[in-house]
Amino acid sequence: MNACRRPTSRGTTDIPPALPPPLGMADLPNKRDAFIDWYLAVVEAANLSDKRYGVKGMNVWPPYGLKARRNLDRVLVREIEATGSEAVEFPALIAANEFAKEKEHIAGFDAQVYWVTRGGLSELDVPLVLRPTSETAMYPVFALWVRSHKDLPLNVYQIVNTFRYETKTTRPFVRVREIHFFEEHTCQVDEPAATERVRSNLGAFGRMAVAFCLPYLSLRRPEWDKFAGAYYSIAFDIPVGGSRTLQIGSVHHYRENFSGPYGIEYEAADGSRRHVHQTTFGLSERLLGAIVAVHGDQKGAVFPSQIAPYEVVVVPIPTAGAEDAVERASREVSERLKAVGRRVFLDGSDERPGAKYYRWELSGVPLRLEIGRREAEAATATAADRLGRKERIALVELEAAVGRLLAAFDQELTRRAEERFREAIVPAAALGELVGSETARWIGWCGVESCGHEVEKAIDGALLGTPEADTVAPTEAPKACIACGRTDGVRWAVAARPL
RNA sequence: GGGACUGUGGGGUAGCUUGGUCCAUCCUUCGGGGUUCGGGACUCCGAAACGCCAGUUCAAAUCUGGCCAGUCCCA
Repeated sequence: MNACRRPTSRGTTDIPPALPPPLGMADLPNKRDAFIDWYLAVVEAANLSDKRYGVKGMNVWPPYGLKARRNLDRVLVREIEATGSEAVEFPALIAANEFAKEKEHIAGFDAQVYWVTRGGLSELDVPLVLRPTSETAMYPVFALWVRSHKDLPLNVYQIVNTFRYETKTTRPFVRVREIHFFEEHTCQVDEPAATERVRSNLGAFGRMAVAFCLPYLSLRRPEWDKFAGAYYSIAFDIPVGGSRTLQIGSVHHYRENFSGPYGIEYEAADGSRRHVHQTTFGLSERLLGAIVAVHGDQKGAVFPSQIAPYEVVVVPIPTAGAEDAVERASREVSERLKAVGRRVFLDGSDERPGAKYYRWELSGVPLRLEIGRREAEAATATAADRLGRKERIALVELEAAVGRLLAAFDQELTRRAEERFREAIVPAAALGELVGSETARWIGWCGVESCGHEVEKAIDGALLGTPEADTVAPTEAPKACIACGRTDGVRWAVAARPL
């Protein structure tokens, strides 16, 4: 692989100033039988991440992968700002004494933080923590920003890198030590307002997931698995093959757990002083990993149109005698689509058309427009989408047709993902069914911790939690707790093996 | 955190047990030329590697130690 390779220009064909992914001739490992090998091969062959940096868990973002990440970020920013959140940026280093103020929080992160203990040649008087998340960086400042109820709600987010000293095997996007992190932090007047913010976040994530074409579970984590310092945690999980699931985001209600230690309080309208109730909403490049894992197939990556580095690739087929006409038509198509804001790549490289098809399929481009002599003469283009559907479109309605085809592509991508999603979580009625389960499981659970641990032992994984309103559980009510057999107060819960 | 294993051109590999026949094999990739171009072209020429640092030895890809990176299992 050579991340810096450019296609050679041919004739007068205009090559967009962008880097294409590399050729990949070798067949990918089988997605079902060797998922991890398949995932790593796709990430590498499609040029999404370069893991050869040499520091564990820290990977390089090459041009193609970075385009995907920025498209992802654009969706996050668009949706969170639509709910009234503003962007901020806080420093990456946190003074040790600030970091230590909330006991549960520091206990939860102690084993995962990088320390900065030296500046130049001298030891620091106050050691610094490289942020594993930014509560402890932001909250001392929030205490300064929030003085009156008129300062509330405070809804801010940042997209920054955070650092966690992962000890397990690291994987591109999914488990890294330098995390590309989206984190919203809010301060609310009281508990109901904070709960309302949590709901708003769930809605925002739902709209983000539409752009990713990703069905997901929204689950309230059990007490023993909530975020360090949280009052409660809701996390988003997706099935990723077998009984495996991947957490792709989370929303937390902190109550006054942080505003107490950090002194974030305000004067209410009645003159009393009160602590704010806080919430957070966290997402990361794991979403990119999830998109690759869920939508990818045996030919490579498949990107939803809003995330795809290029929505459209134009492939000229320069038959002898028609080179000029083909080139002119290809360029016209490319330029017209760019003029209406489409992300287009005109592949004028010297490879044969078939080789280009394979390469761009590997790279996950949603729509390919083929233009050869037949198309050039009839003022048409042959459109082939990444899901294997083909049709001829007339250039007079090019822009509209491309819009229509991309929308249809996203719709079909979502439909296929939802189909697999439904089959990926199967109800179970007895603990024995969890042992060696081939899928994630819906189970009845009475809510008692010891029963939860029995479930976790049986499936050799975790009890992910109980569904929130935006997650559809099986229609019939659960009959009994799968562990103790109690029938009252039983709820559906999901048991799986987190990746 | 404990244990096991692995590291050869950009990617994947052969060679390692039994040190020399290896200025390191094959596929792919990359650069240049020509003929091509409707699903991974052919051909000619060229480029590119023993993770790092020590040690053993006349001689190290091969043996030893440390480090770094990666993989798997267990907590």
